[in-house]
Amino acid sequence: MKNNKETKILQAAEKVFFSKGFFPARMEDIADEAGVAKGTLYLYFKDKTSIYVHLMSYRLEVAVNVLESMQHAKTSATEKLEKIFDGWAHYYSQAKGMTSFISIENINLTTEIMKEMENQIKPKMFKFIDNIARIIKTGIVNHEFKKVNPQVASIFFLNTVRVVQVSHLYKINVKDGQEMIKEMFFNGIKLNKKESKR
Amino acid sequence: MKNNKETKILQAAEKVFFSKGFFPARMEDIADEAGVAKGTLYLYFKDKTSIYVHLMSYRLEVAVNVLESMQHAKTSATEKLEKIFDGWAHYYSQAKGMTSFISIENINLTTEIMKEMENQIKPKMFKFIDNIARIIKTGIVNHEFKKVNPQVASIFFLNTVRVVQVSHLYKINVKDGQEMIKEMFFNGIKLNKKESKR
Amino acid sequence: MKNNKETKILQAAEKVFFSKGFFPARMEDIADEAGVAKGTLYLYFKDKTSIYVHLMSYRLEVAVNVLESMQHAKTSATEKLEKIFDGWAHYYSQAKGMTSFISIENINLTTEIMKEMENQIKPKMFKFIDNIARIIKTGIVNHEFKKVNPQVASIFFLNTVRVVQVSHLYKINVKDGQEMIKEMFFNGIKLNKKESKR
Amino acid sequence: MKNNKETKILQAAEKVFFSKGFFPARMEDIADEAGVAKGTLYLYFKDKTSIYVHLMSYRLEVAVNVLESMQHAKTSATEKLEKIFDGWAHYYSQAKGMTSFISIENINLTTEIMKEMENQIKPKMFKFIDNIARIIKTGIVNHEFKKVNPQVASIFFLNTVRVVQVSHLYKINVKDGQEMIKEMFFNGIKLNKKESKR
DNA sequence: TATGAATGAGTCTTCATTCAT
DNA sequence: CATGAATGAAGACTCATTCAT
Repeated sequence: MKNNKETKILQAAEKVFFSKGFFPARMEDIADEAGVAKGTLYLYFKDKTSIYVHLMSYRLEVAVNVLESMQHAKTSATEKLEKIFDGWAHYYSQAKGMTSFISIENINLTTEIMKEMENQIKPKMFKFIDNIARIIKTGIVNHEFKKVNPQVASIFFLNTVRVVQVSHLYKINVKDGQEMIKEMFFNGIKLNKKESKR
Repeated sequence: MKNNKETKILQAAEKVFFSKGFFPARMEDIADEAGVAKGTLYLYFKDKTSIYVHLMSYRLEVAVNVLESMQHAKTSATEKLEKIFDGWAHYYSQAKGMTSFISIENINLTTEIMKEMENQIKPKMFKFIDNIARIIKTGIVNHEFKKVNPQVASIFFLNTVRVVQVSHLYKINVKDGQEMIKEMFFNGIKLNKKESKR
Repeated sequence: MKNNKETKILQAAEKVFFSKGFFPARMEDIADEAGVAKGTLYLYFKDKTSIYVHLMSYRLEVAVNVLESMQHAKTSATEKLEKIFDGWAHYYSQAKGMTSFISIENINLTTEIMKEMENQIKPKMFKFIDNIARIIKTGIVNHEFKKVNPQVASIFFLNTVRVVQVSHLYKINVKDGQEMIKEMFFNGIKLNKKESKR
Repeated sequence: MKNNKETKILQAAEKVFFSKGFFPARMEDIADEAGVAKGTLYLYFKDKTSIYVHLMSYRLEVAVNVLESMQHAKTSATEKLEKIFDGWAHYYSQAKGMTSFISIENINLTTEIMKEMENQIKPKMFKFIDNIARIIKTGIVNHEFKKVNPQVASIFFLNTVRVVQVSHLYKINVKDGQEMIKEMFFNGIKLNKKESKR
């Protein structure tokens, strides 16, 4: 994000898209939030969709960067995933209005306007997923994880983060809930015969 | 669904909402799909939101009915969840356009228009989740499952179903993917020390 | 009004047009009020405008009949006008919603739809006014009234009736108000020099 | 009327509402007449009703201002009322399409949409009527007028202005008609016994 | 005749986008 | 670069009218 105003707009857009969702969000809302005029938005972005796409891109890039910087850490795969999990859960927790802003299913929007988005976002989403998958793969190699399909497990992992947020709606204690959910992700819900004898 | 035309409209709406999502879906699209005039929609439903709400309600009711009819089956909790999982995964697989039509996060839409929806859908969603939770509770009692929070596990379970759909986008072999995902749900991804020696 | 159902519809229409006015009144309102189906209205009247026109016509005819039957009464012109005044004031008093249903200015509606109405109603309105004018003329001949233009005085008279209704809005005591207004009509508001010495 | 475009819109609206009436007037008509795009109307006014209300308000305010500026003139009450009468009769004469745009009975519209209007317009209407009533009161004090109820007389006066307009429909010579009508208002139509001996 | 479900033309209103300043 | 007034395409919704039963 070279430009300062561009950043301001993206931040405003993030806030607005978070609280209203893509369609109900109006360009004027974003402009107001950014403290610029409506017309200014069009100096930095082609259209509404473009803002959304750039925002997604930016967030995914940041996420990918974080993931890549973690790859070489000496922590275990489990620890890495836990750290990612906590970070994302925190990020999601701000998104009161719209669950899963950068969420996997947005990838699938097929509206006329959205099609172009797909081309921009999908590849980054895949890259993002692949980065998680790489950690999982390492975990498998290191005998931390079972021999699961890393990509499927990656998607599974990302979806799990969303459970935290949805759980909020149930007024489940956040900290506890989050730990429970992580636990379920790593260990499943099935009672291991051996465990049962503990 | 007493009325035949009402059914036709709801089916058309389901198709349209599935493929476009709520906002981009136009009343005319639904009318065309249903083979009726625009005005006819308003003979059966108050407005666009109402169609959506009724559709959600209907699907949730069906789902809850299915769940309730399963409660007394003699199958294990695991078998029950697997069956539900497969059923839902199949249903979702039709929803090419919009992931998670009846999905937990829709609960959280806060648009002006959506507020009334919340009152209609949220309770049914909760009922739905509670039905899953009851199965999980049985599973805990029967020593099939760990002592997890049944509601959190229920939400976790429902989210897992969505993973199947998202995986499609990765062109992952459906049957395989689905089984993998179920396996992950029940057993987690963590390698059990004892297992590792198998 | 030959037909019984036609009468029922016209009565219903009168009530509805009275309370809502022409444009906001819906055909369904009239049908409901008449206790018939919407389609039935079209068996008796060409369209909404037609109902209105027939209603106006009917009321004007009744009014003209009343006036004509009064022409030969031996009462003074003043007494006649007073009687008419009271009768109309009473009729108007029912029209809470729409002032002056059969009112002189409706004659002037120029909406596309209304044009045909003009041809039907205007002549009757004129006939109605002429009947009042004739009474006034008699009054002039009998030295009850000044040598005013009878038609202008007729219109003036009709408008005066409306003052009663408008006065209601001022919470002016109806009986008193009505008498005051009549008094003003007949005697004006100017203090006669001779009178002042009484 | 600060804004220039707002003025243009109100003027256009006045013309359109005059010629068509409130309901048949389309927003597009007003936009076309004002030489702006439909959307522009909504930059200055909330909705169609709002335009109408503002227009009424504006006209009533102008009228009240005129009346208030006249209060302290040294002319007699009769002269004042005549001047007002002539002014209004002139204004009305432009309103070919809709009689009595700012007319007392509009006060009574009860349509759903109109309710808010009532709150805005009614008080101003009352103020307007009270201003006329004040002149009449002065006339009574000065022994120009009889001891009539000033408010009733005020309403009576305003309605009288409308008679001029309606008389046009009778192709009555305007100037003459107007004088006749004023004469009738001030002196009534009843022949004074003393007068009769003239 | 009577019905009322169905139609679709007609309107208001919103909002992304443009462009003169 | 920035503005925000202006635009007009698009879409939800209403309701007079029709017509199969």
